[in-house]
Amino acid sequence: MGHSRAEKAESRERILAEAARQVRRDGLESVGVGTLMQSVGLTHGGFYGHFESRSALLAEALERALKEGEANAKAPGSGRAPSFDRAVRSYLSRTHRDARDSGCAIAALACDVARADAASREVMSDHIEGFIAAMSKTLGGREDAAMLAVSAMVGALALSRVIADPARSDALLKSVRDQLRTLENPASSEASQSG
Amino acid sequence: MGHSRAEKAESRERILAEAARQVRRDGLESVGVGTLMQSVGLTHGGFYGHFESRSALLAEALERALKEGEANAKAPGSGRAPSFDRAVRSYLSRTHRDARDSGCAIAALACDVARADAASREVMSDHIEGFIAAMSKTLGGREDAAMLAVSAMVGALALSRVIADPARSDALLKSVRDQLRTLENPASSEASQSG
DNA sequence: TGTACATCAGTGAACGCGCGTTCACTGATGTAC
DNA sequence: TGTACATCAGTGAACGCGCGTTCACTGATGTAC
Repeated sequence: MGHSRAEKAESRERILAEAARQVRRDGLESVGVGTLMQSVGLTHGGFYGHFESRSALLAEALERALKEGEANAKAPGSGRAPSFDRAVRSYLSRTHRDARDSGCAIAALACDVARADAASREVMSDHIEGFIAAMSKTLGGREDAAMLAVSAMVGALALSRVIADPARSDALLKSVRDQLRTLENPASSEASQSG
Repeated sequence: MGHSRAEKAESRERILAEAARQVRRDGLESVGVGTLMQSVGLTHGGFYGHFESRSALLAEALERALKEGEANAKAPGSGRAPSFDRAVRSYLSRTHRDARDSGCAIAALACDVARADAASREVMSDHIEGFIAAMSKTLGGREDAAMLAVSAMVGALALSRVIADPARSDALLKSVRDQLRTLENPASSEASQSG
């Protein structure tokens, strides 16, 4: 209800943050102007004082969601770039699986963006490449291993969110976690973990 | 325009098949009754002679899409169960990437179904388990290896459909393909392919 | 410091539009005699 | 085989509803004197 300029900036920020959350929770197309504004404590009419259109908001919200998801992936390790092992463990955790609205936007929205316009695809492409590059760094520059790791991480997280049986979902996360870890030391064994 | 009973069954079949395609191409929520009937050569009013409601159709279309995607994965090998190597090669091919509307529905719709109702999640869960079981068989029963393979396949395919640069998209497919192949013979080396 | 005015963040009614759904109707199909 | 009638697949106008967007308005903020 504030009317000052500072409060307007805060409103815009709250709208965008909420949109970035809703986008990851319910999909790109699910965000509606009315409910979005309501969930931020404003009325729908005010929306157009902040954004040119719904689709302009969606473009910004996608970027925001991607950046937030990335920040969350880096934060747990306190330092800027966590180790490979730490990154895998935190990415393929039950916590991450159950926190769709604050987690990795690549895993949450890859299917949607695959069908979206070129601009959205490019925005997400950059983040995918960033993710691969970051993992590659933790693997001594082995980009191929990083591509496999990123694919398996994104895939396993997405699948774990579909699988209805919680025990099986947990099992998938654990299995992929354990096997990816062996990527870090290519010398060590590979065929000796099961269950 | 036919009016016989046999033609009614054909109409229903055409509606469902088209819906299964649209669902994979544009997402679960994108299918509209009007455009769907139009693309099948009928008018929207007739829809309710075939399905109780739009959401009843969507449930059937999801199942159909999952079954078709599975059938397509098995068909290329002519025999019923292709080898691990063949399955990986065909799944992570450019052809598959570019044929969203006839390819694997798990990769096309995992994000959407993760947000859908419990019934949809269970339907897709069964197909994920079936996929894991099939791959496990080709790997001598190593379920862990199958889980990693399926996660990486689904993830890589989904990511390859996002990545805007065709060369990079191809490179991701190839890299994951090559590395997964080493899963088949755990004895053989693992750290010697790049590019 | 206090008053008068302009600005502008947010409100809420109204709009056009597309969508899912309904329903009276049409005319071909299939059946009974 | 031919005629008369019932059935029913498909048509298209109409409906209610929700959504994105617009706009005249309100009242707090910020500014000029």
